[in-house]
Amino acid sequence: MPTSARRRAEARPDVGPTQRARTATRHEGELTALLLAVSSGSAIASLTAECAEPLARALQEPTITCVCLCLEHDDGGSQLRPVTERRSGALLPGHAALVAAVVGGRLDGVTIRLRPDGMSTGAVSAVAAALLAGAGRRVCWGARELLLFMLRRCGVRAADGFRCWRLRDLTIADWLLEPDRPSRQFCEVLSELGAQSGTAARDAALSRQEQLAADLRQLAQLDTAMAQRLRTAGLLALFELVETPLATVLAAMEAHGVQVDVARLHAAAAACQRQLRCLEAAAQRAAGTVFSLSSSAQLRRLLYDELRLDARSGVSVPLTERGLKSTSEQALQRLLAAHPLPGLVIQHRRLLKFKSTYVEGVLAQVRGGGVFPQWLQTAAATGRVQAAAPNLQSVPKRPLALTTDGGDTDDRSAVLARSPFVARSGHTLLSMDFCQMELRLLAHLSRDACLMAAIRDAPSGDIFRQLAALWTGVPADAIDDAQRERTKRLVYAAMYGAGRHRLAEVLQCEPQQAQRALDSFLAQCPAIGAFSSQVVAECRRAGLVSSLLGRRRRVAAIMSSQHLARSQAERQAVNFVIQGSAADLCKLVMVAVAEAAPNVPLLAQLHDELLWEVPQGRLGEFRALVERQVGRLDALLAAAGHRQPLLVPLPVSIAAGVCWAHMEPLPPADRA
DNA sequence: GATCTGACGCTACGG
DNA sequence: TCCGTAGCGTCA
Repeated sequence: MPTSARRRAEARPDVGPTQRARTATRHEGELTALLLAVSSGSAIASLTAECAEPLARALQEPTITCVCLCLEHDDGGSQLRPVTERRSGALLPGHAALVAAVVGGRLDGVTIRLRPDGMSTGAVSAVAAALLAGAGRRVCWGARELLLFMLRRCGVRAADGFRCWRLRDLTIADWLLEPDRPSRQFCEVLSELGAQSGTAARDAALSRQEQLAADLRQLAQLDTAMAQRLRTAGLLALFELVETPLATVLAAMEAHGVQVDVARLHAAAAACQRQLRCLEAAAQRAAGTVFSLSSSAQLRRLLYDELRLDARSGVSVPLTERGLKSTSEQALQRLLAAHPLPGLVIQHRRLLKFKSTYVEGVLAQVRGGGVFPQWLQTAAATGRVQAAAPNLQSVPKRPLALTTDGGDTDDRSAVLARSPFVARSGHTLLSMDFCQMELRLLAHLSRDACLMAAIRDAPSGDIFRQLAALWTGVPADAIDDAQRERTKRLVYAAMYGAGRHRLAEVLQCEPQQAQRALDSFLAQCPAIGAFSSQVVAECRRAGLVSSLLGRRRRVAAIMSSQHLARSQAERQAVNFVIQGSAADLCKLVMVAVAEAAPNVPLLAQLHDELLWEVPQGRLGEFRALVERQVGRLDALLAAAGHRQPLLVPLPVSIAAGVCWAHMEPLPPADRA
């Protein structure tokens, strides 16, 4: 049937029953022919439009136990056996086709290739949807790429998938087992399991097609082995109930992208360029020589060898890791009084970073009026999601602070890095922020009475002011912003085991004073110290630490005889428990909201903050939905295997706006 | 002589 | 001698 006629037939729901039966019978015949052609088991059947319908039906048969999926690259390699080595910066091969191997049922042993080009979109999406959801496990190696191919090329919709796709990505399983290890190839993991088939001689005798079909079968076996390992490690629920559905949420996020105001970016680039030239000229005048402002080596020579600013003004500057005098902002701050140059360098650096990363860096990634950041699930050992190209998680929240001259006021948009990111027309951005998530988790995990009291007495969320009040004996509303900020820094630094020198730096005071503050903090909240010791002791015993949902990280250096390595490992261990648990909670909410409101796209995850794009008429309704899901966090935790309810509330703040730089808090729903 | 690469220093983000 | 990241520019 010609494609156009076929599309017409599909679009007409009122075809008579007799005709439908006749067509179906003919198609079943075509499927049978296809299956016969590949009955040898090692061949791959290229799917034709005629087979699509019966195949999609056959894939729903309950006797199917497993479908293994993988992308075939256009260079002949595949996700399971890449041909070109992946190096940073190198172009990845394109994707040519989806290949699926079926285990069990009538299609047992069959391997099918789906090429979306040259087939009607209806046929492609029907098969693709059936491949993603149906009876039996769905297993793959690299869900992100696979799902993006499905979403972008095969016409499947993420909204249909949040509740029913469960693509078991074994790269995620491998990462969960060993989150610090660099990601591995399929073949490496396979050979670790002692896969018998891995003999090079036999592999070499196989054609590429046969190899791919064989690899897909190995994938099914690997899934069984990995599931066993995950179960033993207590990671199976996290894998199946959190990370697996999350992969779909992240892929949908990447496919959807974020709209960008390109004109605003261009204007900002020009404004930055002008300002940079001024700073450069001023710096060269001040230095009395021509040099590259962005070269730390040149700057080091100039500041410390030629101008000798540190020696002349009698200040000591911090050293770099390799023992050279640093030119970091912290070092330059100390030289401000001695010479105009350091101040100019600071301004120049800030502006250059802003322009190259957040203006031109973003501009270079714009495709069709938007950016499509990658959301990487297995990049961080703590379980956090990571973003790249562009990294929306590092776009500054605060305006760029330039103190040189007044600057014209219409350059103001140029200094807000989030202002080019906007909602699509007819939509509004809605953000949800957990309030002091890690601090509250520390309170929960340590059950520290002092911390929990501060949280209980600060329902508005300003715990740091409350804590400062508690310690000083001054009423909370008499604590000024500086004191609050000091408390916040003290708490976070102390939480993760900062020494008195580091803390002195953070608080900008003398080490002795820092030590006193630290001692008094730990004395007020003794359970925090006890919690840290308990984490460290448990880590020494088991060699690893775990988060709320059982996410784990091995910390080998905890047993090191070297004090430096060991104490670093101890801090890492404590940090992981809290950061990893925070990641667990945020992921739970991401998945729950996606399942409850599949048609509202999530745009970004900024660790403790989520950003959605909501149709304007649905703002109130969606906001209530988000709050409802956050409100049932205990139930979500329980469903994922953590029975104990949280001992502290986890409030969120919600804001909305058309532009990411200008989000206005939404008043609580009951007053809206 | 023009690229390419990895290590380094620095600055953003999140807690 | 708080933790975890991405990304840019320089330099050998």
